[in-house]
Amino acid sequence: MARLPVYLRALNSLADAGTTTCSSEHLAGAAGVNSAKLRKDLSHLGSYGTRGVGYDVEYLRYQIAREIGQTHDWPVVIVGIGNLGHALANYSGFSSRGFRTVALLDADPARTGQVVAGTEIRPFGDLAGIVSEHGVAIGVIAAPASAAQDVADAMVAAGIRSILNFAPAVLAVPEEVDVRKVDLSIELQILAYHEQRKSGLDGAEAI
Amino acid sequence: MARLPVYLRALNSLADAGTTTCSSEHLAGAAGVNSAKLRKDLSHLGSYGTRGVGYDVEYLRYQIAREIGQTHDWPVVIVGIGNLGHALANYSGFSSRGFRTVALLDADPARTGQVVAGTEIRPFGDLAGIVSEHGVAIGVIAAPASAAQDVADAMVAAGIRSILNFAPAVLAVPEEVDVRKVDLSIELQILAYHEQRKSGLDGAEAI
DNA sequence: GCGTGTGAAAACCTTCACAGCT
DNA sequence: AGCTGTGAAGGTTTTCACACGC
Repeated sequence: MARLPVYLRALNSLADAGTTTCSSEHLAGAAGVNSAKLRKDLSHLGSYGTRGVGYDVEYLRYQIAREIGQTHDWPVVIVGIGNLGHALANYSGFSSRGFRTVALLDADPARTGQVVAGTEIRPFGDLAGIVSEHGVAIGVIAAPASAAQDVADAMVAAGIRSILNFAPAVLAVPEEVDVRKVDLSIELQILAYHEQRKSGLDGAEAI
Repeated sequence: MARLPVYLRALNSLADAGTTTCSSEHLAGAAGVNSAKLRKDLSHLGSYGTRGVGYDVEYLRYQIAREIGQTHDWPVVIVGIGNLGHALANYSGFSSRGFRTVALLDADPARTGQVVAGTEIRPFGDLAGIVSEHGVAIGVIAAPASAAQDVADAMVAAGIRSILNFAPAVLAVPEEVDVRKVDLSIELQILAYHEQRKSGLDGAEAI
């Protein structure tokens, strides 16, 4: 369920604030969802709450972390160390959530050897070796759209089965490979769409 | 509808490849969705296709661009020029899709004055002035989670009605303000969740 | 009394399948 | 013949509302 990480994050802030017990209402507020939905979601994992009382923050936190695999350390490679790859390599949210960036790769020879976030950029050709050496299961594509399919193919060939794709391209991959796409400009476009609706539509009506 | 920008991007690649007419099947393939869904979505905008023939790429492209407001130029401000803000400021996908970054703001005095992507970083306090001067309707928050709510409050006070939030925080804003959240690490966590499912779950079952 | 867990209802989204136009 | 536009079917998610346990 795609909302579990959000709940986990909300639980973490509650725990940091010293809260030890919370109601579904309270947690739902912190996570930005409605409380019935939260209870349905949690009931799907098991009965971790106490009727009349609520949820134990620490206990629930552990249960969700286990459910979504945050007890592991997931080795990750990032391919394409341009602006975005740079930002991702430095992004603390990855390391603090059980993701370890084991390698940064780039096809551009001018970039290999540079050190970013304490890791040296290596040539793209090293991918297969790194994947098998570290048991990498997740790859991040931050390369330009034109290169994205090649990168994905190489990742699949190297044995990666989960890909997070930041390139604005639709990837063709085998059935068993999971791809999630994040497109920064699409989010902005969606906002612009709503914005246009709000401020008197300019000729966009259908008759 | 959140898929229109995807269709538009697919149409652009088709146009670049010299295609002048396409079937729903063809376009759906390029956009990574199924053709019935694509036809439903497009039929919601109007009848822009021709039965027995398909869609005219250029015409449909214009219709979608108009629908989602890509005929405008949307002035945007980015607040928080750390690694991510840096990457966003340099991201070509914004400018090429009708978004013009009119200002980069950061609360840290050490950063103000630096030039990123050809734009000088200005102090956060300049926000209100910039918003009214350029008629900014969309704000991007790339600040740390702890500052996100303050930034959002200032944006709302300055008159911004649409916010793209990259900080891992739930924002409280007035009803009429639109917030979209992008959380880079949540996407990775979702992949890790599926990955764990695939490779024999480790003690995560109920009972 | 309070708040979880959960059937049942409602809303929503996707897919099917075909009538109707070119 | 071929492909769009769309009602109807099917599936999934969200919400409601309340029985049950603390």
